[in-house]
Amino acid sequence: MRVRSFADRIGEFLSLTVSEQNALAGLEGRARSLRRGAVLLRENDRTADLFVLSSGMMMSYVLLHDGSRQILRFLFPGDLAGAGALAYATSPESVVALADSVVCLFDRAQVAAVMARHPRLALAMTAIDQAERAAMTDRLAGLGRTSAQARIAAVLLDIRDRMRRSGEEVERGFALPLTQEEIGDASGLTAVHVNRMLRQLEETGLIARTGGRVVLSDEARLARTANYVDRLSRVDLSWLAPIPA
Amino acid sequence: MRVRSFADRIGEFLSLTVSEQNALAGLEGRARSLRRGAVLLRENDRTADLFVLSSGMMMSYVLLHDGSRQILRFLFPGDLAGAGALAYATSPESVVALADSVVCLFDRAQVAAVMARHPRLALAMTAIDQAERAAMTDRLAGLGRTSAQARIAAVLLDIRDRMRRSGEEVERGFALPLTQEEIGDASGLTAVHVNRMLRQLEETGLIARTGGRVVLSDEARLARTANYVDRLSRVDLSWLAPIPA
DNA sequence: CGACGCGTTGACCTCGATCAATTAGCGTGG
DNA sequence: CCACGCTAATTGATCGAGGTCAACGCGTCG
Repeated sequence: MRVRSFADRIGEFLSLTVSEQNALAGLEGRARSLRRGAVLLRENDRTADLFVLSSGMMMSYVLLHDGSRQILRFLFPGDLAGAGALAYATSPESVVALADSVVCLFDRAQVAAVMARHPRLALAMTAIDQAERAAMTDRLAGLGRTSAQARIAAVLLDIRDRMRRSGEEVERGFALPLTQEEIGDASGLTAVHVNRMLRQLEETGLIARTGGRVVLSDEARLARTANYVDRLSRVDLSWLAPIPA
Repeated sequence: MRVRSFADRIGEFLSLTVSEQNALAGLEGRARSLRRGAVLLRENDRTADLFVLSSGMMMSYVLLHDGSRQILRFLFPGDLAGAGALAYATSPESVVALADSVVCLFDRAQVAAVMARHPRLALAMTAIDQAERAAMTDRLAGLGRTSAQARIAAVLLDIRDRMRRSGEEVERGFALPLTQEEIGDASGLTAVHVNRMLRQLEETGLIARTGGRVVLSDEARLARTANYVDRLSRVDLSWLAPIPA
């Protein structure tokens, strides 16, 4: 099982000083295990904690008044979540485990202390946040302006890239850890229509499926139809590099 | 015309020390005026600047391959934008003026310096960012899961609240500074359908229109149909308060 | 005056939702 | 090993929200 710390994640974008590494390591206390399906955080729960997913897979979502669900984000090892606690007393979103998972919790005051002592880390966190923001705007544009096929393609590419980033071997396909209903709730579609679109992607030769596994057969075309960009991989913090003490 | 500095905005959430006020004031150099319709930033432009809108109104958006546009955010005095520069060498979105506007530009290195010297300001910025993120997730849920009526209602409420926050008098209605096409591009609808939905909201008594002015006649019902929450007004930084030096 | 942008309205069509079975997979208990 | 029950995937038939296309009114500006 893949395990990634927050330091690993930030280290992808910035080479860390020893002191910075220690500061991040200091955050990694209070681990908590969750079974598949377990709820870590419920919308409107009072909370003062942020957390990093160390292993497994989770998702965050909101529920609307009519009971429908919008999945906001899938979480993979190394991802930070619950950052809403920095601005709100109660959580703006729910978070549940999609697979057996382990998270590391830390109080927002700890985060604040680390940010105060290590400005570069604060900036790196901000930058990663900006990347997530950009990914979210892509999703916004997807929901507002693209076809069902394109949205499904985008979900597949996103999952694949995040799995790869978290260390999975995905080149020869991967086991989609989502039900079609979940794919639908992420892309604003019905489970039934998700099914049809997957079939269509398959018939067009863009993907192949066997059992629960998916292979992205024609990645280029898939990315084009989905308007897809891997935002995390484009982060460029080189302008920050000169600062290390 | 309403003018707001970045210090004014942060001051809404946190009472600032003199030193913090000075630091923020130091950022406010390099003003730039823009005529209605002027483009401040184009997607993929190389940029290293962030900016605060001091007066006027702007919007940010992305264009898809087929030429359609998704409006991401409307900007009002006091709003920070261009934060993508903290993570990317080129802008992930375009920004144009919807009304004659004035912006204050500052290089990301200046921002980094202020954040390093004033950790509380860094946290306040992060918190405001989280509020914007929450607002964006609301929009995501809106586009993915709500009806055309609800989306239009959400746009109206959002604009109204942001105008009010920036100091406009909106209690007895306000002049909608958007074309129906723009409302459509923000809500993932066609200009034609926006027109129909506005009429429908009018006929149902939720809003009233005279000339370009809009009155939100039945705010409660409007907010309920739109699933609307004013995210900025719920920000709670009281946990940060104890820290000031 | 004419061109243009925006709002408005009608006719028609399509994509994706909804409703309704049916099938496949899988863990459980006998 | 098999029957059962549950969940997810699949497929067909039909419906409707919202898109598309087209026309027209109206105000502004050159």
